[in-house]
Amino acid sequence: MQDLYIHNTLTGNKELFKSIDSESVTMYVCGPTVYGEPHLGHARPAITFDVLFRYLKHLGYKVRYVRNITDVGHLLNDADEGADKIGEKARALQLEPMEVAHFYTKKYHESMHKLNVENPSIEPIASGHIIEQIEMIKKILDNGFAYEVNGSVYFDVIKYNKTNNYGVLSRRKIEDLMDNSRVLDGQSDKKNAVDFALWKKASAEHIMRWPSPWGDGFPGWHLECSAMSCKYLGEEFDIHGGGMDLVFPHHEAEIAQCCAANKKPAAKYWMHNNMITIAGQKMGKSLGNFITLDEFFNGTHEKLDQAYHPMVIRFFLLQAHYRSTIDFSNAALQAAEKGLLRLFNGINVLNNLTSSSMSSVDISLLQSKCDDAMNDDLNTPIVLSHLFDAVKLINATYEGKHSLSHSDIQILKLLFDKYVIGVFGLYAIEKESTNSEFNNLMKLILEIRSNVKANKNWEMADQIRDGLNQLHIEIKDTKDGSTWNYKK
RNA sequence: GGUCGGAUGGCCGAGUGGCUAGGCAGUGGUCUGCAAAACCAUCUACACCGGUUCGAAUCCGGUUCCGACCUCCA
Repeated sequence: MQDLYIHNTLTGNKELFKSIDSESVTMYVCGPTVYGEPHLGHARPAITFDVLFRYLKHLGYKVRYVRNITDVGHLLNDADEGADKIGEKARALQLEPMEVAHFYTKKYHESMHKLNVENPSIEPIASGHIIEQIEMIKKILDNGFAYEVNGSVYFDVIKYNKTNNYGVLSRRKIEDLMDNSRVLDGQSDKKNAVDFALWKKASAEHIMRWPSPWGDGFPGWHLECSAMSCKYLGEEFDIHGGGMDLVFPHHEAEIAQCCAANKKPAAKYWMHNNMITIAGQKMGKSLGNFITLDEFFNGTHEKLDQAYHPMVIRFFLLQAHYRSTIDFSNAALQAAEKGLLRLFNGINVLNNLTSSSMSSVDISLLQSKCDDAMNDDLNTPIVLSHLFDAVKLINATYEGKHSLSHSDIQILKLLFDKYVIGVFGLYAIEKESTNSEFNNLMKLILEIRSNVKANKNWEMADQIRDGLNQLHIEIKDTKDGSTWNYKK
């Protein structure tokens, strides 16, 4: 097994990855709250950890990957009177909360499928694990790290911090947190502003509610991930992932809950992908500047010059390291689109390359260079740079400037297959129509034009080309005949 | 305000002390009836001011600017 190094937020360092069980890996990633359209921000963790999931399997691990769906409404704000997001949406649309959750879960799945994100091994749903969450609260209460007030249960952060470190993950000091926490005008039942809810009493109007030992209510903001990761991966597992915005308070609270209940901080390695920005500013629901994935796929947002294929989005994200912010723009996405086409064109050329008796270039280090980059905290942009170097070499070989032996060609094919298809999960953008009648028609037109060209009737040939151009169909004359594409 | 991160060529984006990724755009060329596409070649960098060093985009100090978290967020 190769040595894989990953950045661990818990220690702030790049560390050699060693799974608890030498043959398998357990991984939990925070999934979406399903009360809105999936957007570009959802694509980043999904793709980052999809690549990790695929890579770990490539390395030979058996991987159990859990990614949750949150369909329990979290409160809009910290005040006791708050409403939950799914409940609000349901009320606005006059639907059952479950209708809202189900609708957006389906949308999320459709978008993930288009992005070629593999299904996780288990995709648990928060509302299906109320019992587990209640049991966990009981444990935390029994261990003395929570208290009940008026039908709600709160985590006692101050008490917890006396024997544990609240702030291990986000490197915050509890004194700073207390200084900076909002004062809630006496609305809260909490002993301290830094405490957080494990169970909230449901007000009369609150639609999403479940019975509990403390009365009708709903689970707190951070509890579901602790309960579900524990249920499916155990009290200790290997990797916990999510967006950087979840480090505090969400993941910090998870660690506190798990330590309070099980005396174990859940995961060994905490990994966080960075945010996507638009014009340098974070894209987020609260900022109202997010673009949904459907809008990208269809080109229907005012900020978009064109539609972008899901593979372009995927490739665009892989061109940046997952821990860097990545700035969205049409120019950047169009550059990614062309780069992706170049990459697959290279694969196409490779598959049609004629082998020579021996190679004029040394490709022996290429594989290890890619592996090294990948093992260095999943440096996908570096892997891509090596693959583009290989594309250059492949094209030069096609032009006759280099030669490649049969075995070297096989090595290259395996390399591209492994990384581009297997680990990065990319596939070629199919630009031709799936309508076979139309394809046959186009074939006929191109045949006629090719006859016209053979007779050197350039005027007619150009007329056909220009006419098709007006219909947004682009003709390319190559050595081996003409092909067509839809124009963007 | 507190904590943390960033500033790389026209754009995106790697890179932690010398060998100066990669993609896109630009420019020149090959190919082509022409064009497009494709391919090849190639220019432009390391926010600012000091310091350490034989040598710094990379280390240290300071300055400016930007962002993230501290409230739901991927």
